[in-house]
Amino acid sequence: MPSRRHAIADDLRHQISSGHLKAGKRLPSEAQLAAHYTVSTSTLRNALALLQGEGLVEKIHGNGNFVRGGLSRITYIGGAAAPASWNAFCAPLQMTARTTSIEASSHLATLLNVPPGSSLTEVLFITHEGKTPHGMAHIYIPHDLASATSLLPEQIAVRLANHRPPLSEVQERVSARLPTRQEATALRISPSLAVLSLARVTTDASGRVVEAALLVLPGDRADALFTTRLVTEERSSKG
Amino acid sequence: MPSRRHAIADDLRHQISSGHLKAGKRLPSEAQLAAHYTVSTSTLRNALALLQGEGLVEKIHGNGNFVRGGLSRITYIGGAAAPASWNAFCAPLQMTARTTSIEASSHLATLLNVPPGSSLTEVLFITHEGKTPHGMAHIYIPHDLASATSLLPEQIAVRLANHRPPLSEVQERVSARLPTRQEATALRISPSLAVLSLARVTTDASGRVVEAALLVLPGDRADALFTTRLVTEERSSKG
DNA sequence: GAGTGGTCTAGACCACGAG
DNA sequence: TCGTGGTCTAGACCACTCA
Repeated sequence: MPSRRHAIADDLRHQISSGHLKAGKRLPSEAQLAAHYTVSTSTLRNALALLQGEGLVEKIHGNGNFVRGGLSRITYIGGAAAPASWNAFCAPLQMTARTTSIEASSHLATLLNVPPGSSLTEVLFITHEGKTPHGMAHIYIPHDLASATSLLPEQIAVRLANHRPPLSEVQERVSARLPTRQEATALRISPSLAVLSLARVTTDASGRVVEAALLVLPGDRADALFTTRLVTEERSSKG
Repeated sequence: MPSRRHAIADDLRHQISSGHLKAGKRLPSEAQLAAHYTVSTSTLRNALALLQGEGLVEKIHGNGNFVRGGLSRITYIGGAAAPASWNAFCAPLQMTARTTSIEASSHLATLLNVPPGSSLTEVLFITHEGKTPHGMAHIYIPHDLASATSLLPEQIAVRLANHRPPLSEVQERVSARLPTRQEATALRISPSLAVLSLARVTTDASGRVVEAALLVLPGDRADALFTTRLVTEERSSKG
């Protein structure tokens, strides 16, 4: 038994995929659509919510519902490249950054394995493709490893690459959840659209955490790729 | 300006975390809660939807809303252990499995790098903790590498470990999305709760894909962990 | 200011689950 | 059967965007 909203969502989905509704175009207003399908506005909004959850439609308050499309996929590359992996995450994109000094909350203290209240440098990045936000990153670095001046990701990567005890391990924890209200606003996505959340901790040979990064990527167009080469019995140093 | 539903959700969330509402207990009916907060049932339901999205509350149609809790977290271990990594994913859990023979659809053909229409063996697992489903896995193996008889994950792992050209690479693609209606039903989660979706492709030294696995894990209690040891002398110049 | 989406209401009717 | 949640309605009022 397909409910009313699913039937409407299916119809609109077809119109989008068949090209009757083109990417970037504004849909008729919700009132007009509700009249066209002879449903109440609430029902129609529920139908649109399904399409938002799939990332097919973007709502803009006070303006309209727009067909999304043509957005390039974001692929976060995990693993060896990770500490410097601003690769696809911020490759051809604009970016805004903000650097502040904070004290470690208990959560951050655990993550970075430092005493609560330690001085940390926090860097917040938001990367954009055109006007569309593509991702958010909070980076935390022990204060003595970061200058107080503003840090760009390339600078962080260089610092890490030249770190005295060489880096030894990168641990990445990936989870799926709904965005917080702030994240939904910052990424301009619907609160009902899942985000991919990555927590990356980089450790040097002495066991010290030199960087923790919390990344949030919109689920409709982002994924993370991890490639593992399996060593047989022969030690191959090929990269 | 917190909206009404957020205020209600916050209040209920507090009551849950503070122990006034205990795990497994049924909440008052939606009508009673609506009366208590002096809001309409729709608004109250919206508040509950927020908690469902966080995995704090489980709705059961015709029965009530229940506080979830005490569910153990699922950690999928990626990387080297992956091909055999039924570790935590199905470790102390019950499991149901179903094996069928299918022909490769275009999507699967791409994933497995075989001609469309090739014979594949499909294995569907659902793992449970008690009555609660914990994860779904679709595994696809070229038909000539799998016997037609039913396969359990341990058997698959053994087969892969003894594969003639040794395994050389595991590639895992992780994404976050909302579940399909079938997935939501099978995992007994709300359609508004994000799932973690993993596509794992295992390749042997000859470049042949020997296994593809599509895993779906509930976002509220699952995450994936990837640990990468960095080789010292090798310094990747840039991303 | 005109038009858009956002929130909320009060209530009807349907579908499911347990006794 | 009865109480639960699920879907939907018709409409009020608020908040935002853009001309």
